[in-house]
Amino acid sequence: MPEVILPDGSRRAFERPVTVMQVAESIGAGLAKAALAGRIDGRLVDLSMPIESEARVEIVTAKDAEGLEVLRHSTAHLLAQAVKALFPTAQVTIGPVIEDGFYYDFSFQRPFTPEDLAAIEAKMRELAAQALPVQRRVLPREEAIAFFRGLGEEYKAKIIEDIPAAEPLSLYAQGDFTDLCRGPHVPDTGKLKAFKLMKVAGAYWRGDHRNEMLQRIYGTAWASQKDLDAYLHRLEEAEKRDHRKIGKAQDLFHTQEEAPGMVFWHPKGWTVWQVLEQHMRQVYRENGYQEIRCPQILDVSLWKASGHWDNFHDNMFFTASENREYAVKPMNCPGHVQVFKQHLHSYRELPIRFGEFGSCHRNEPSGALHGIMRVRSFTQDDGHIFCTEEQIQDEVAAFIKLLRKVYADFGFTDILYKLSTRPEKRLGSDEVWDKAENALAAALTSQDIEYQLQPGEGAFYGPKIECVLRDAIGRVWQCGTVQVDFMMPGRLGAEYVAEDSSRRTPVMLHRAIVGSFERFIGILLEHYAGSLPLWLAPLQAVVLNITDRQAEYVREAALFLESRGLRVQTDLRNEKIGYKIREFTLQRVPYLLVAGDRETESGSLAVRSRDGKDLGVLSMAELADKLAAEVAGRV
RNA sequence: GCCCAUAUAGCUCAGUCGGUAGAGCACUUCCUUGGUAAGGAAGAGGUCACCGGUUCAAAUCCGGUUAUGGGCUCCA
Repeated sequence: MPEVILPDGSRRAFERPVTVMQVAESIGAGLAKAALAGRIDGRLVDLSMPIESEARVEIVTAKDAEGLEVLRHSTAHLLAQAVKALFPTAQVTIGPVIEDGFYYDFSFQRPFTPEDLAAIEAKMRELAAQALPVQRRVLPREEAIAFFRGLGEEYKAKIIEDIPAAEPLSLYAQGDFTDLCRGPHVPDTGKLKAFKLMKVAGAYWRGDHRNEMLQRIYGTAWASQKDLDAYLHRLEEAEKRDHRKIGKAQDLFHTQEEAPGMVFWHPKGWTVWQVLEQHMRQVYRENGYQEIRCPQILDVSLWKASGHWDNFHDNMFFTASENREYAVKPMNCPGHVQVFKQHLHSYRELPIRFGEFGSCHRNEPSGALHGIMRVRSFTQDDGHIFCTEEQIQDEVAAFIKLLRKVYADFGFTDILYKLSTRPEKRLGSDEVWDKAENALAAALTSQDIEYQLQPGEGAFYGPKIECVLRDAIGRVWQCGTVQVDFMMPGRLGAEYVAEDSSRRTPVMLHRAIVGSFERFIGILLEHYAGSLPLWLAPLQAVVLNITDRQAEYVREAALFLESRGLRVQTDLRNEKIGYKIREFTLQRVPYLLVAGDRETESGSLAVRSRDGKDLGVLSMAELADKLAAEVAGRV
């Protein structure tokens, strides 16, 4: 007879086999009502799953992360049921749970419209209100294939054919709709209340661009209406900090039709860029890098030698002149190798570190472009370290340490690391790969860093570490990277003289911290929602007069602050002070400095911050010191 | 590159049934010289993304192109 052990360690004995639901009922009516699924000995199951012997049992509700997933998965089924009810000729494919929601892909003769979406959502609510029981059954493979073929669901039949023969096939039915699914699911559709369909999009069958384009419907589902509303509110807030909006509102940059994927930087945006670049230049200088600069276009022969011509020809820009064909550089490394090759280097000189603010052009597919985050013309803080195999670990460890410091300077402290190891198609011996992967892993471990392993995700020329930062609203951005390259130095003929006077090929480490300036500035704008910290703010303070009487004093004050290294502007327009305050607050200028007759007389300024705080009246010198200290502190 | 949507004044957006274009903000001029998130008045400003078609007539309907947005694929 079953005896269940609950999470608190208590035991309950039953006289005959019970379902998970009955266990929940035995604990309390409230729990039974909230129950969505269960766990038997840690395995997620339906509430209808019988328990026949001793087992650890947990009741899963929407408060449980997995419970929420069950809820979302069941909502995806509800969506499919509604689509089949309204559009019987649509075929179902897959409908997985994703972050914050779910999607379902359909094969249908035409795209779904926003009106369709509204109708489908209404149908879903109708079906949910009916509280249709969701029932699981298991079918033998051939029967399942025949079942879906009989329904005209060719995609489902194909999916089953790809499932390993040993696995049992479970089907879930609700009303007249049946779907192949591993489950588990909620006991009835009445549990599905807080959901919303978000958008329609095209998506390739099995994620392969050579396949048919399916119609994907995205939706979101939550434990309660309150959670759903909070999620929608979060989306609105995220939209407000969109770097494209901020870039326009603060007059930082623009793009236009004649240069798709390329950025026109306006004075204020370029100021941010310059601050960023000067900071990174100092990072180079203080950490053993020599800054260099290489040509923007190079003869195609070099790109054929490097392998880029073969691998990335379609994504490169070319230009020809006087019988010579050039490629606009898509990467900086071949250039750096040329600089390395200008001397015969001794092993004693290694590691040699070159850094460049390298402008690259890549002809990205039109659909990949996104604001200034994904562009065709971008600038990397690109560094290449030429070293021996033995030096990899120390160099990588030093790089990671540096990267963390730089990210902290910009206000990012939550960093994730991913180690990508040898792919199937690769160059170099297993022995060399062992060495390189171990060196990368050891470098991370030496910095007490936990990392995620991505087997097979490395580049064909070597393994890499990807550094991903998390922003203020929890989104993640991959910026930094360090990659081991066994291939390019050899292909381009770089070598050094070893201790035994033999010629050896150095290892090259590719590394970047901010990644691309364009993208990083976009990330900063979104992270800070446009309120860049003082040291990065393009305009750090404005000095405002109240009447014309203070005009001369305002000019003097601005000159004084400028002489102390601050980026300051005056606003002497014939407008009321409230008008000016509003305008520069919306522009997110960190400090608004007001001079009326009182301040003019005492040689001071009334200080207000962009978040509306009154910081009192300070003498000009006090103010300059305060701002200088804040700039130096960076945050 | 693929699917869908969008493109109107410097910006944000209206524009009904096809009948020849509108608001707010910004801008210019004038009045106003004021104490911390929009003072008042007047004025100027548009080849309705581009190319073609249908029509007596196109911002509006149709086709194409380009760009942008949301996805998919890609991201050395």
